[in-house]
Amino acid sequence: MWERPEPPDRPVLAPLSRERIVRAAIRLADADGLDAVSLRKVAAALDVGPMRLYGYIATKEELLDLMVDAVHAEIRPAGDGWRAVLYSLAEAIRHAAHQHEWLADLLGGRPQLGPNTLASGEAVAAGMAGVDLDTLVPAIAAVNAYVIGAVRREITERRAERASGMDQRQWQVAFGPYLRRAFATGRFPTLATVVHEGPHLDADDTFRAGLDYVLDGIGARISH
Amino acid sequence: MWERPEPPDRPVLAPLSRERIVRAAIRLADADGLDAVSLRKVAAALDVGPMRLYGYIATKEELLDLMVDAVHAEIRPAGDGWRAVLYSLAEAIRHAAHQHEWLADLLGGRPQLGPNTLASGEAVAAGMAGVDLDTLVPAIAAVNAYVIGAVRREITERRAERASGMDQRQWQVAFGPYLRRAFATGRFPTLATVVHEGPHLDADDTFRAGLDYVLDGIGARISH
DNA sequence: GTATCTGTCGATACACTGTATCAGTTGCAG
DNA sequence: CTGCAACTGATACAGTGTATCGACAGATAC
Repeated sequence: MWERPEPPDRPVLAPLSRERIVRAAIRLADADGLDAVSLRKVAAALDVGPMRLYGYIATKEELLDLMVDAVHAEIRPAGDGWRAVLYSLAEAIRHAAHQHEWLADLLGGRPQLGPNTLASGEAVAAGMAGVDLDTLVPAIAAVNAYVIGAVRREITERRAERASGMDQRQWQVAFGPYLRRAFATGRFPTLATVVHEGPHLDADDTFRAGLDYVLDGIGARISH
Repeated sequence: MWERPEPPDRPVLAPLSRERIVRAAIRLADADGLDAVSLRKVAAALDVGPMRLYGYIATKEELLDLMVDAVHAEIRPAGDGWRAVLYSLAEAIRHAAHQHEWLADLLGGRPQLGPNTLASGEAVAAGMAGVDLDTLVPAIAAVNAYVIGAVRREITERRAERASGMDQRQWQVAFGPYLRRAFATGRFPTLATVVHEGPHLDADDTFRAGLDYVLDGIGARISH
């Protein structure tokens, strides 16, 4: 016994919570993308063994769900009238995806029923009071679908641009030759003229133009 | 020399090609989902060592890109007039996603510039001849975005239903208690009435309702 | 016909993943 | 003070994508 040393000052085992875990995971994902979120890395960021996390989450997918729901805390659409509310919803989701690009990879990929997600759904539904339910339900679904797809593509494009040099149109240098060759085959004549002569909208304009289409269509139904 | 055996009948080394690899990968993904697509499994399906594939693809992501482009071979929108073409595009993508559910996980997640994808783009652009380019470009983008999001959510729902028992509304049994408790807190009053009293559209109706909104919005701009 | 070169192939290895298992320690109930 | 139950975290496992590199095939040069 005299030889046996006292137990080393056990590091004050870090107090854990679902929230702390999720925050750490989000920090990692913001910094280095979704691939950087592994249970081991999250645990390491919290000075904890990997298996410790399983007391708080059952599986990695659950952690991802929690991350998505956490971000939904900042998605609180507001405004007067159905159109303003839906517009606000769309912009809020897009804004969140700009700050957390990994959100684009997760949106729509799993059923979302967390409290924050429900709360933003509640805000939308409440803000659209007065609209006929038979119109409201598919309208919300349509806006959600559009936003998911639009944000996904926008973030994808942003990543591609970033990957091929910092410059915004460096992208054209990377894929330009390939596309030029593809167009030179003559198999895509219409596409070629569209690309050459069509408008070059930036991300903001593209997103809003599409959103306007959706809202206009909904508006036509509402005022029938 | 007499002791040295002849070389064993070397198995007629399977002729390989990008196409065969992609087909094998698609077969795996169709059967057991995207997670079942690993380079080792694809190689095994072709009776080949894993490293052999690297002569044909540089990375796994490239393989996934090739899979997406291969499916686009069947997406050839057609019809008379811009509306029919866009409708056909949307339905074709959705149809493809029904046969290859993994497509929902990949759509919009990477830049798509493969020959088949370009060809379906060409078909859309060609079918919409006559529409002003400043309207056409964002219109195609909007429909694409909507379809990506809508298909994603539809497939996600389908998987969730399948995971919680085969029954279509068994889902309500699985999540019902949780939702009932959530609604019982009184924090989501509007959402609760929407869920209870709102319409219960099936997947087809939901998809088409949203698509109609988008197309109506585009139509308003075109005929302005 | 022999020797050298070239390129392809695939066994092995590496770093990493999510998660099951379970011995051992801890703190608590009696 | 003892016995128990819960929790922790080291270890292990099966799997991943891909780098490396020895060995062997076919082509080329003499």
